[in-house]
Amino acid sequence: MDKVYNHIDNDKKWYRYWLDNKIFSTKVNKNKKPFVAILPPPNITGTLHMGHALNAILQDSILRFKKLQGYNTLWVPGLDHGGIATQNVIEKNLKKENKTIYDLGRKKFLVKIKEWEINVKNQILEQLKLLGCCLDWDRTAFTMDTSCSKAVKKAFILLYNKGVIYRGNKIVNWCVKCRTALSDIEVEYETEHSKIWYIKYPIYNSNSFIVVATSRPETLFGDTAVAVHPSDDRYIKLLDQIIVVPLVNRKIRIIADYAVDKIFGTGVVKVTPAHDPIDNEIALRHNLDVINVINTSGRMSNVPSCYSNLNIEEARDKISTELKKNGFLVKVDDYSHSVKKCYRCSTKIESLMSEQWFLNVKNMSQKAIDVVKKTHQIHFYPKSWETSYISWLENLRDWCISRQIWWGHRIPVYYCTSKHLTCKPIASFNIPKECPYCKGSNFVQDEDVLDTWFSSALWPLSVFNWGENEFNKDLQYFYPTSILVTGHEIIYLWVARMIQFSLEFTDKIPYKDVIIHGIVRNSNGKKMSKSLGNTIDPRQIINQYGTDALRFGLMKVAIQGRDIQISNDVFLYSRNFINKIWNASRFVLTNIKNLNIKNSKTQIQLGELVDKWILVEYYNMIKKVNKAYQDYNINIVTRELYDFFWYKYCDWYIEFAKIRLCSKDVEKSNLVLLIMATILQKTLQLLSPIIPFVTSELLKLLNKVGYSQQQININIDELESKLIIKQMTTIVQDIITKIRVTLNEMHIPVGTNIKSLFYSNNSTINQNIIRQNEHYIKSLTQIASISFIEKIDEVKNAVVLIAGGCEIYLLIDKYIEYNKERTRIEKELNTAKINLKSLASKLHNVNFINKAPKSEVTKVSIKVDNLMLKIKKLQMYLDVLKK
RNA sequence: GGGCAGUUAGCUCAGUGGGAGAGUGUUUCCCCUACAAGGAAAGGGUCGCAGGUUCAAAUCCUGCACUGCCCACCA
Repeated sequence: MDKVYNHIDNDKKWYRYWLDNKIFSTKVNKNKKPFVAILPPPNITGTLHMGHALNAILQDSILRFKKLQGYNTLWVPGLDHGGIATQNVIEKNLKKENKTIYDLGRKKFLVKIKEWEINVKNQILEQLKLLGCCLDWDRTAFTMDTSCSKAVKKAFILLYNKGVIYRGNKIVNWCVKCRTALSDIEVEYETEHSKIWYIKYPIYNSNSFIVVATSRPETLFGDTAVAVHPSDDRYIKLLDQIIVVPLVNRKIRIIADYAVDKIFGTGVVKVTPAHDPIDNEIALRHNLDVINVINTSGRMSNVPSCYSNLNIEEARDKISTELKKNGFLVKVDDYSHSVKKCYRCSTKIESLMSEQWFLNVKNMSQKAIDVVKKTHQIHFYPKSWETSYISWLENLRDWCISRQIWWGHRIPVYYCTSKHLTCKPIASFNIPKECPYCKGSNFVQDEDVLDTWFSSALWPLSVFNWGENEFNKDLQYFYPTSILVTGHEIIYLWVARMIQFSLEFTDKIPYKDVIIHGIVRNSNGKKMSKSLGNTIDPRQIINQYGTDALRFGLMKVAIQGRDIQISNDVFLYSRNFINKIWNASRFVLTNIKNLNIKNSKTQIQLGELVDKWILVEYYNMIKKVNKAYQDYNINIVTRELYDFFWYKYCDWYIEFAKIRLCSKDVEKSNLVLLIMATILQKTLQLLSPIIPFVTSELLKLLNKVGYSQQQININIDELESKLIIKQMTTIVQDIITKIRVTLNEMHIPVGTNIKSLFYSNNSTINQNIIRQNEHYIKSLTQIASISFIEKIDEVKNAVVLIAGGCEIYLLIDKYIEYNKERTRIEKELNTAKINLKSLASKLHNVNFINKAPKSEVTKVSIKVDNLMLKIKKLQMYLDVLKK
């Protein structure tokens, strides 16, 4: 075995082994319970970054753990076509060649995007393999696959025929760069420092005027009213008066509406129904005209010719100048407000009227709320996200599902070309043969594609072929799935919609537990994202430190639901830990050949305090780790395993073992070996879901030296039942008896919290005794949380009966002993003129006395919580010294 | 405006009522047969601020400040 763990060869070797042996492929097995996850399909916009890696590794660890627990685990891989996002990437690339997608045309463009798709897909799949993901590759899916396409069409047709999908001319968010409509959640807000214009609107047939404050003067051509608050005394007398829009002299009315804020600006709003959602609502309430003045290119249209075709900024400047020139402008103030931006290209969003497809989500939302809020079929981890999820669903408007782009699922709607008045659009899997209204036979398909999130919402269904056959075996067995692991950024975009669709189409929830992890940020705290171009490629870390180190590091910092900042330290930390594991195993493996397993049963009785201690710690660690896995707190798993393995197992148990293995008592050294190997093996198993590569190799080597799975299991049981349950409980019972006697002597009633004794004014307690023991009790409170006894549950139960005094009594005993021992040993060392510091580091050197440095003995500082072991260690130095 | 996180060592962060911690960096010593990717130590902290509850608060409560995120509004 190498001195340093070689991750590069080992990673490759094991993943190949898993692939060759089809370890990850899962079939329906009615005798086993399934545990299923579906990989949130990464967009094919580019390769995977740390955020994806975190997401994938979390799932991988959970699934591998569930597999250890005996579940029939399935993890379905897949990719998302990414709609606008991917189209944007291609457009950007084309721009480098000075081309646009329109130069190519729809067909050639789709060919181009297909090339891109294949290239990126392969890279992403390779990356997932590099990360060690236990994905069932035979099931790899893509959101543009036929099975997915069938699901999309099926869902659309069902919803269309139900009447919840409809086509309408409504105000939508329009990205002038992507040239498509967007849904409400695809819009981001950004603060912009701008101006606010105060404009005079003359009252018709009068010399007076009303002043309107607006941040968008260019839309005044589209004004069809001016609104005030119904209870605004300043303006209420003007209600229903006619006023004149400046520059165009159109006559409009003053209306009253509760949407107006009296305090804001002048308390008067110009109403532009075509270009503002709120104004649009006002218009609906008051039956106002709608005048479009901005077109889909973001330019002025339907306006006086000198403004026509100007972009927004140009129009704004010109109007500002004109208003000033004509005396309509009162003032212009600085003003900052938030503006809508496209979530994919950050271009300013225009609100405008457009003919689009919408989905009425009211019914679905209610069901999706109920499964979380009322029936608790779905749980969020952490739970705090449930509130946001519910409140979002409660305030949902209809979902605009059509997009004016080329990359995506074409809307399965056909129009009869005869354009007969009675003809209606037909939703259908294929081109209809005959129009049911006019018997015509020529059709054109709707040009638009569906929002990419429409197919995403169907993802858990489409990967199990719901579109083709909703009663297939896979769907019956694997669905609903077990967990969904994702970042909080897509709870609304994706999670909520999957739940809505799943309930709509199957009456089942799509998954039981939603595990939300944080967003990975770089060291500046900025979000890592492909569009920002500040991503770290996990491949770089894998090369440097290995996959296991990447995995362990990410798991360590991934606290449920909290954003994380990545720094190199954490990978270094992990790499070192893995090397530590490697070397500790190396030590065990080289010694274990001497183990004589046949006699193990008798040996167990020979355990010393160290053995009992490590077994208690070990037993306790297993419990904590299992619980943490169960709660999906993987960061706690890593912490517990790290602390146990390094600080307890390596620093203490193995260090002791070195000396004890020299013992001529074969029985005793056999016991040490047995315990050492048992703990190692079980710890490796618990680590294996997180760092599968190194642990697989080490477990294999352990098996090779004859330390097989079956023997281990028996031995673990033996050790746990005999040592922990029997020996430890007898020890503990002794202590408890002792405490009871002592408490009795002190006239302290059983059930009192001994920690509070000194401070409380409890009159039933003999204060004299307390005072006599003041020093005693005070020192107890100082060292109250020693790990030795406190961490055994059996003991804890017993402790609870007599309240908090138990562990303290034990400690005081040892504390006094410790102080005595320490003084004695320090004295002896002092006379021997040995430098204890260097001594400590020379523990294993038989000849160290000859090499002992000349320097004076320095103060020995010892942590209290390890004091028992420290004493032992010091005693050992002494023993060696005396020889 | 509403909601949710966070504020602990130089840096990155753990820590759910009693001992202030880890990694990293700094300083000192050590290649001793598992590990120098290691070991033994040292230094470094009014645990954001102010109140409150408690014998006891980094931890629970209230308020405030700052940072970040989400939602709504922004004429």
